[in-house]
Amino acid sequence: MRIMTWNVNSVKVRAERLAGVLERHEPDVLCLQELKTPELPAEMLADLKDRGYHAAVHGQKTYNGVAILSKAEPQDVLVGFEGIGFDADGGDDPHARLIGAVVYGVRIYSGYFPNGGEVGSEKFVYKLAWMRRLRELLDARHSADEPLIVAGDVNVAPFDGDVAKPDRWNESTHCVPEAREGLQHVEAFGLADVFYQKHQEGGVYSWWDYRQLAFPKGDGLRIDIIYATKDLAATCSDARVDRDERKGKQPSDHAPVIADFDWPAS
DNA sequence: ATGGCTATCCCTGATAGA
Repeated sequence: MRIMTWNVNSVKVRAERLAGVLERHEPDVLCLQELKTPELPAEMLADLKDRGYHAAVHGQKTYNGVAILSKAEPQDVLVGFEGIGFDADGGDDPHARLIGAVVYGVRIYSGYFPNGGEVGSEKFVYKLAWMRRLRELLDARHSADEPLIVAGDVNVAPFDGDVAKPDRWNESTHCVPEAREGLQHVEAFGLADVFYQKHQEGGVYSWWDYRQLAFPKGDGLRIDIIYATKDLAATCSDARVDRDERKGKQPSDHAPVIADFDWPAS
């Protein structure tokens, strides 16, 4: 089974690049974030169908929006924090940041973790609360013994080695200890960062700011992650970043992350 | 060239991103 995650930063603008990514990598599952639209366009859905992909979508106008594309039909689709609620009143997350589905017998979540704005801001409080709530969702719905994947833009660079220019970023909402601890708490459900398993030396990134020539200057962060429960993670044969996807005309600011598992996609 | 932000909408300015 090949699974990918990619923050497309507007799925409409990235329609041609999406087709290219599917052709180049032929993933069994592709988790998308930042659709920035309530639904996938009809012509995109038709194209996906022609390519043999189903889509489970939790979209939103302008902001956020997540999806799971899969060669097998997604089963038991879960949208947002449905069933357990997000806030104290039991209401759901006002942002479309999470969708889950079972594919090939694996429970898969595509997540777009909150950015967090400035450290200490209301958005930062929401970011930390969101990660805590995600852990509670995993505890409520799942066991670390089952095959499960959480993939997406986690908006946290877990380690110093995931930051090209630490002096520029260490005080940011992606790197401060509170943010890293929040992500570690999600991981402590029983997940393994499958890219990190293969590349603990660091120095590989998945996001580069559009501004200030960040990409050609190599000023990147690794904030797009594929987590798997331990037994499933142990079957991961390869994990990589498609850095080339960040090049050329009208790229997303994120590159796709790919992981291969010795797990039957049938 | 890997290139000087980008995408969206209440669209010519504000908001959000990370």
